[in-house]
Amino acid sequence: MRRTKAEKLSPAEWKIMNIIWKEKSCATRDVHAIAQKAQGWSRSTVTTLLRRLVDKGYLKTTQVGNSFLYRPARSPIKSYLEAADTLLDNTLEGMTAPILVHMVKKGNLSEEEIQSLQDLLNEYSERKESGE
Amino acid sequence: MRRTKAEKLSPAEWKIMNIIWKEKSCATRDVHAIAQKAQGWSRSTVTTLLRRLVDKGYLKTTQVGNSFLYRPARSPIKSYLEAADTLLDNTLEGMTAPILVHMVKKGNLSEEEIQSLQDLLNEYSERKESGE
DNA sequence: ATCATATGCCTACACTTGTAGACAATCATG
DNA sequence: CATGATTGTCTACAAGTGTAGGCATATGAT
Repeated sequence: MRRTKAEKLSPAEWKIMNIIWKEKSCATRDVHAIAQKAQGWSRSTVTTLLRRLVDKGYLKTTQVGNSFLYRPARSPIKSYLEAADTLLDNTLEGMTAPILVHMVKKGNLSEEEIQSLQDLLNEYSERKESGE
Repeated sequence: MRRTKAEKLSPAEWKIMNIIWKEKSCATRDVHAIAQKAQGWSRSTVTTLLRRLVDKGYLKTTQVGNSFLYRPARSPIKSYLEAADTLLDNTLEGMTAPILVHMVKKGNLSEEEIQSLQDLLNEYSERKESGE
Protein backbone atom coordinates (compact mmCIF):
# COMPACT_ATOMS: atom_id res chain seq x y z
CA MET A 1 0.00 0.00 0.00
CA ARG A 2 2.87 2.29 -0.66
CA ARG A 3 1.88 5.60 -2.14
CA THR A 4 4.76 7.29 -3.86
CA LYS A 5 3.29 9.55 -6.53
CA ALA A 6 0.07 11.53 -6.86
CA GLU A 7 -2.64 10.23 -4.60
CA LYS A 8 -5.39 8.37 -6.36
CA LEU A 9 -8.98 9.36 -5.80
CA SER A 10 -11.73 7.01 -4.79
CA PRO A 11 -15.07 7.07 -6.62
CA ALA A 12 -16.72 9.06 -3.86
CA GLU A 13 -13.88 11.55 -3.95
CA TRP A 14 -14.25 11.96 -7.71
CA LYS A 15 -17.88 12.84 -7.19
CA ILE A 16 -16.96 15.58 -4.78
CA MET A 17 -14.19 16.91 -7.00
CA ASN A 18 -16.57 17.02 -9.93
CA ILE A 19 -18.96 19.13 -7.93
CA ILE A 20 -16.26 21.57 -6.96
CA TRP A 21 -14.73 21.70 -10.42
CA LYS A 22 -18.15 22.59 -11.75
CA GLU A 23 -19.56 24.96 -9.15
CA LYS A 24 -18.23 28.37 -8.29
CA SER A 25 -19.44 28.71 -4.72
CA CYS A 26 -17.90 25.93 -2.75
CA ALA A 27 -18.69 26.06 0.92
CA THR A 28 -19.37 22.76 2.61
CA ARG A 29 -23.05 23.53 2.64
CA ASP A 30 -23.14 23.96 -1.12
CA VAL A 31 -21.31 20.76 -1.80
CA HIS A 32 -23.54 19.04 0.67
CA ALA A 33 -26.70 20.36 -0.94
CA ILE A 34 -25.67 18.90 -4.27
CA ALA A 35 -24.24 15.67 -2.97
CA GLN A 36 -27.26 15.17 -0.78
CA LYS A 37 -29.56 15.33 -3.77
CA ALA A 38 -27.31 13.31 -6.03
CA GLN A 39 -25.93 10.66 -3.69
CA GLY A 40 -27.94 11.03 -0.52
CA TRP A 41 -24.83 11.71 1.49
CA SER A 42 -25.05 13.22 4.94
CA ARG A 43 -23.20 16.36 5.92
CA SER A 44 -20.70 14.28 7.87
CA THR A 45 -19.92 12.17 4.86
CA VAL A 46 -19.35 15.19 2.68
CA THR A 47 -17.18 16.82 5.30
CA THR A 48 -15.05 13.72 5.66
CA LEU A 49 -14.55 13.50 1.92
CA LEU A 50 -13.65 17.17 1.73
CA ARG A 51 -11.11 16.75 4.47
CA ARG A 52 -9.54 13.77 2.75
CA LEU A 53 -9.38 15.68 -0.52
CA VAL A 54 -7.56 18.50 1.20
CA ASP A 55 -5.19 15.91 2.67
CA LYS A 56 -4.59 14.45 -0.75
CA GLY A 57 -3.81 17.86 -2.14
CA TYR A 58 -6.80 18.12 -4.43
CA LEU A 59 -8.46 20.97 -2.59
CA LYS A 60 -7.35 24.17 -0.97
CA THR A 61 -9.36 26.11 1.57
CA THR A 62 -9.84 29.72 2.49
CA GLN A 63 -11.50 30.69 5.70
CA VAL A 64 -14.47 32.99 5.13
CA GLY A 65 -16.30 34.04 8.25
CA ASN A 66 -16.87 30.92 10.28
CA SER A 67 -16.81 28.60 7.34
CA PHE A 68 -14.48 27.42 4.62
CA LEU A 69 -14.38 27.97 0.94
CA TYR A 70 -13.06 25.05 -1.04
CA ARG A 71 -11.19 25.54 -4.29
CA PRO A 72 -9.63 22.95 -6.57
CA ALA A 73 -5.87 22.68 -6.20
CA ARG A 74 -5.51 20.58 -9.33
CA SER A 75 -6.94 20.86 -12.79
CA PRO A 76 -9.64 18.39 -13.76
CA ILE A 77 -8.00 17.58 -17.06
CA LYS A 78 -4.71 16.64 -15.50
CA SER A 79 -6.49 14.52 -12.97
CA TYR A 80 -8.56 12.75 -15.58
CA LEU A 81 -5.52 12.05 -17.70
CA GLU A 82 -3.80 10.49 -14.75
CA ALA A 83 -6.83 8.31 -14.24
CA ALA A 84 -6.64 7.33 -17.90
CA ASP A 85 -3.00 6.41 -17.44
CA THR A 86 -3.92 4.23 -14.53
CA LEU A 87 -6.44 2.46 -16.68
CA LEU A 88 -3.86 1.86 -19.40
CA ASP A 89 -1.38 0.66 -16.80
CA ASN A 90 -3.70 -2.16 -15.86
CA THR A 91 -4.21 -3.07 -19.47
CA LEU A 92 -2.42 -5.70 -21.53
CA GLU A 93 -0.71 -4.87 -24.81
CA GLY A 94 -3.02 -4.55 -27.73
CA MET A 95 -6.08 -3.71 -25.71
CA THR A 96 -5.88 0.02 -26.09
CA ALA A 97 -7.58 0.14 -29.47
CA PRO A 98 -10.70 -1.80 -28.45
CA ILE A 99 -10.96 0.39 -25.40
CA LEU A 100 -10.73 3.52 -27.51
CA VAL A 101 -13.37 2.23 -29.88
CA HIS A 102 -15.61 1.57 -26.94
CA MET A 103 -15.05 4.99 -25.49
CA VAL A 104 -15.73 6.71 -28.79
CA LYS A 105 -18.97 4.82 -29.04
CA LYS A 106 -20.12 5.77 -25.57
CA GLY A 107 -18.52 9.18 -25.52
CA ASN A 108 -21.23 11.02 -27.40
CA LEU A 109 -18.70 13.29 -29.03
CA SER A 110 -19.46 16.57 -30.75
CA GLU A 111 -18.51 17.25 -34.36
CA GLU A 112 -15.53 19.30 -33.30
CA GLU A 113 -14.31 16.62 -30.99
CA ILE A 114 -14.63 13.98 -33.66
CA GLN A 115 -12.79 16.29 -36.03
CA SER A 116 -9.93 16.82 -33.64
CA LEU A 117 -9.55 13.11 -33.10
CA GLN A 118 -9.59 12.51 -36.83
CA ASP A 119 -6.88 15.09 -37.32
CA LEU A 120 -4.76 13.49 -34.68
CA LEU A 121 -5.17 10.04 -36.18
CA ASN A 122 -4.39 11.29 -39.66
CA GLU A 123 -1.20 12.76 -38.37
CA TYR A 124 -0.30 9.43 -36.84
CA SER A 125 -1.10 7.35 -39.89
CA GLU A 126 0.93 9.63 -42.13
CA ARG A 127 3.85 9.29 -39.83
CA LYS A 128 3.50 5.51 -39.93
CA GLU A 129 3.35 5.44 -43.73
CA SER A 130 6.53 7.45 -44.06
CA GLY A 131 8.45 4.92 -42.03
CA GLU A 132 7.68 6.58 -38.69
CA MET B 1 -19.38 0.42 -0.09
CA ARG B 2 -22.31 -1.36 -1.61
CA ARG B 3 -21.46 -3.75 -4.39
CA THR B 4 -24.43 -4.44 -6.61
CA LYS B 5 -23.03 -5.24 -10.05
CA ALA B 6 -19.82 -6.82 -11.30
CA GLU B 7 -17.09 -6.69 -8.72
CA LYS B 8 -14.37 -4.19 -9.39
CA LEU B 9 -10.77 -5.28 -9.36
CA SER B 10 -8.06 -3.64 -7.36
CA PRO B 11 -4.73 -2.79 -9.03
CA ALA B 12 -3.03 -5.83 -7.54
CA GLU B 13 -5.84 -8.02 -8.77
CA TRP B 14 -5.50 -6.60 -12.29
CA LYS B 15 -1.85 -7.58 -12.25
CA ILE B 16 -2.72 -11.15 -11.41
CA MET B 17 -5.50 -11.30 -13.98
CA ASN B 18 -3.15 -10.01 -16.63
CA ILE B 19 -0.72 -12.79 -15.85
CA ILE B 20 -3.38 -15.43 -16.13
CA TRP B 21 -4.94 -13.94 -19.24
CA LYS B 22 -1.54 -14.04 -20.85
CA GLU B 23 -0.07 -17.35 -19.67
CA LYS B 24 -1.36 -20.77 -20.49
CA SER B 25 -0.12 -22.74 -17.51
CA CYS B 26 -1.66 -21.22 -14.46
CA ALA B 27 -0.85 -23.06 -11.28
CA THR B 28 -0.19 -20.93 -8.25
CA ARG B 29 3.50 -21.57 -8.59
CA ASP B 30 3.57 -20.18 -12.13
CA VAL B 31 1.68 -17.07 -11.21
CA HIS B 32 3.92 -16.67 -8.21
CA ALA B 33 7.09 -17.05 -10.27
CA ILE B 34 6.01 -14.21 -12.53
CA ALA B 35 4.57 -11.98 -9.85
CA GLN B 36 7.60 -12.53 -7.70
CA LYS B 37 9.86 -11.24 -10.40
CA ALA B 38 7.58 -8.42 -11.46
CA GLN B 39 6.20 -7.20 -8.15
CA GLY B 40 8.22 -8.98 -5.52
CA TRP B 41 5.13 -10.58 -4.06
CA SER B 42 5.39 -13.53 -1.74
CA ARG B 43 3.61 -16.80 -2.33
CA SER B 44 1.09 -15.91 0.34
CA THR B 45 0.27 -12.65 -1.29
CA VAL B 46 -0.30 -14.29 -4.64
CA THR B 47 -2.43 -16.99 -3.09
CA THR B 48 -4.57 -14.45 -1.32
CA LEU B 49 -5.11 -12.50 -4.50
CA LEU B 50 -5.98 -15.65 -6.41
CA ARG B 51 -8.51 -16.60 -3.77
CA ARG B 52 -10.10 -13.18 -3.89
CA LEU B 53 -10.27 -13.33 -7.67
CA VAL B 54 -12.04 -16.66 -7.49
CA ASP B 55 -14.44 -15.10 -4.98
CA LYS B 56 -15.08 -12.22 -7.30
CA GLY B 57 -15.83 -14.58 -10.12
CA TYR B 58 -12.85 -13.67 -12.27
CA LEU B 59 -11.14 -17.05 -11.99
CA LYS B 60 -12.22 -20.65 -12.08
CA THR B 61 -10.17 -23.54 -10.75
CA THR B 62 -9.65 -27.15 -11.64
CA GLN B 63 -7.95 -29.50 -9.27
CA VAL B 64 -4.95 -31.20 -10.85
CA GLY B 65 -3.07 -33.53 -8.59
CA ASN B 66 -2.53 -31.75 -5.31
CA SER B 67 -2.66 -28.33 -6.79
CA PHE B 68 -5.03 -26.06 -8.66
CA LEU B 69 -5.13 -24.82 -12.18
CA TYR B 70 -6.50 -21.32 -12.55
CA ARG B 71 -8.38 -20.25 -15.65
CA PRO B 72 -10.00 -16.91 -16.45
CA ALA B 73 -13.75 -16.89 -15.98
CA ARG B 74 -14.17 -13.57 -17.75
CA SER B 75 -12.76 -12.17 -20.93
CA PRO B 76 -10.09 -9.51 -20.64
CA ILE B 77 -11.78 -7.26 -23.18
CA LYS B 78 -15.06 -7.20 -21.34
CA SER B 79 -13.27 -6.50 -18.12
CA TYR B 80 -11.23 -3.69 -19.61
CA LEU B 81 -14.30 -2.10 -21.13
CA GLU B 82 -15.99 -2.12 -17.78
CA ALA B 83 -12.96 -0.41 -16.33
CA ALA B 84 -13.18 2.16 -19.11
CA ASP B 85 -16.83 2.74 -18.24
CA THR B 86 -15.88 3.32 -14.65
CA LEU B 87 -13.37 5.90 -15.77
CA LEU B 88 -15.97 7.69 -17.87
CA ASP B 89 -18.42 7.56 -14.99
CA ASN B 90 -16.07 9.64 -12.89
CA THR B 91 -15.61 12.11 -15.68
CA LEU B 92 -17.39 15.41 -16.27
CA GLU B 93 -19.11 16.20 -19.55
CA GLY B 94 -16.81 17.28 -22.29
CA MET B 95 -13.75 15.59 -20.91
CA THR B 96 -13.99 12.45 -22.99
CA ALA B 97 -12.32 13.91 -26.04
CA PRO B 98 -9.19 15.15 -24.29
CA ILE B 99 -8.90 11.79 -22.60
CA LEU B 100 -9.18 10.01 -25.91
CA VAL B 101 -6.56 12.25 -27.44
CA HIS B 102 -4.28 11.48 -24.57
CA MET B 103 -4.83 7.76 -24.87
CA VAL B 104 -4.19 7.78 -28.59
CA LYS B 105 -0.95 9.57 -27.97
CA LYS B 106 0.23 7.14 -25.34
CA GLY B 107 -1.39 4.08 -26.85
CA ASN B 108 1.31 3.31 -29.38
CA LEU B 109 -1.25 2.05 -31.86
CA SER B 110 -0.51 -0.07 -34.91
CA GLU B 111 -1.49 1.00 -38.40
CA GLU B 112 -4.48 -1.33 -38.40
CA GLU B 113 -5.65 -0.01 -35.09
CA ILE B 114 -5.37 3.56 -36.26
CA GLN B 115 -7.23 2.60 -39.39
CA SER B 116 -10.07 1.01 -37.48
CA LEU B 117 -10.44 4.06 -35.30
CA GLN B 118 -10.42 6.31 -38.35
CA ASP B 119 -13.15 4.24 -39.94
CA LEU B 120 -15.24 4.45 -36.84
CA LEU B 121 -14.84 8.20 -36.58
CA ASN B 122 -15.66 8.69 -40.25
CA GLU B 123 -18.83 6.78 -39.76
CA TYR B 124 -19.72 9.03 -36.86
CA SER B 125 -18.94 12.28 -38.60
CA GLU B 126 -20.99 11.29 -41.65
CA ARG B 127 -23.89 10.52 -39.42
CA LYS B 128 -23.56 13.93 -37.79
CA GLU B 129 -23.44 15.75 -41.13
CA SER B 130 -26.62 14.08 -42.32
CA GLY B 131 -28.52 15.48 -39.36
CA GLU B 132 -27.74 12.48 -37.16
C1' DA C 1 9.75 -45.45 5.66
C1' DT C 2 11.86 -40.72 6.08
C1' DC C 3 12.58 -36.27 5.12
C1' DA C 4 12.75 -32.01 2.44
C1' DT C 5 9.65 -29.53 -0.37
C1' DA C 6 5.55 -27.91 -2.38
C1' DT C 7 0.91 -26.55 -1.77
C1' DG C 8 -3.51 -25.27 0.26
C1' DC C 9 -5.78 -23.05 3.97
C1' DC C 10 -6.34 -19.97 7.93
C1' DT C 11 -5.22 -15.92 10.27
C1' DA C 12 -3.43 -11.36 10.80
C1' DC C 13 -2.74 -6.62 10.53
C1' DA C 14 -2.22 -1.93 8.88
C1' DC C 15 -4.20 1.27 5.68
C1' DT C 16 -8.16 2.95 2.70
C1' DT C 17 -12.82 3.96 1.78
C1' DG C 18 -17.81 4.60 2.58
C1' DT C 19 -20.68 6.34 5.76
C1' DA C 20 -22.05 8.87 9.68
C1' DG C 21 -23.09 10.37 14.79
C1' DA C 22 -21.83 13.45 18.61
C1' DC C 23 -19.96 17.47 20.62
C1' DA C 24 -18.41 22.17 20.71
C1' DA C 25 -17.97 26.70 19.04
C1' DT C 26 -20.21 30.28 16.47
C1' DC C 27 -23.85 32.98 14.43
C1' DA C 28 -28.23 35.00 13.59
C1' DT C 29 -32.71 36.30 15.28
C1' DG C 30 -36.47 37.32 18.41
C1' DC D 1 -29.44 37.84 26.13
C1' DA D 2 -31.34 33.19 25.03
C1' DT D 3 -31.89 29.81 21.77
C1' DG D 4 -32.04 27.36 17.70
C1' DA D 5 -29.40 26.69 13.46
C1' DT D 6 -24.77 26.41 11.24
C1' DT D 7 -20.34 24.81 10.89
C1' DG D 8 -16.05 22.52 12.10
C1' DT D 9 -13.73 18.72 14.52
C1' DC D 10 -13.26 14.19 16.49
C1' DT D 11 -14.33 9.57 16.66
C1' DA D 12 -16.14 5.30 14.86
C1' DC D 13 -16.84 1.31 12.41
C1' DA D 14 -17.51 -2.15 8.72
C1' DA D 15 -15.75 -3.59 4.34
C1' DG D 16 -11.94 -3.60 0.96
C1' DT D 17 -6.93 -3.97 -0.12
C1' DG D 18 -1.88 -4.88 0.26
C1' DT D 19 1.01 -7.89 2.20
C1' DA D 20 2.44 -11.89 4.51
C1' DG D 21 3.48 -15.73 8.23
C1' DG D 22 2.47 -20.34 9.86
C1' DC D 23 0.57 -24.93 10.02
C1' DA D 24 -0.85 -29.21 8.13
C1' DT D 25 -0.92 -32.20 4.55
C1' DA D 26 0.53 -34.19 0.26
C1' DT D 27 4.38 -35.49 -2.73
C1' DG D 28 8.69 -36.81 -4.55
C1' DA D 29 13.36 -38.42 -3.74
C1' DT D 30 16.54 -41.52 -1.19
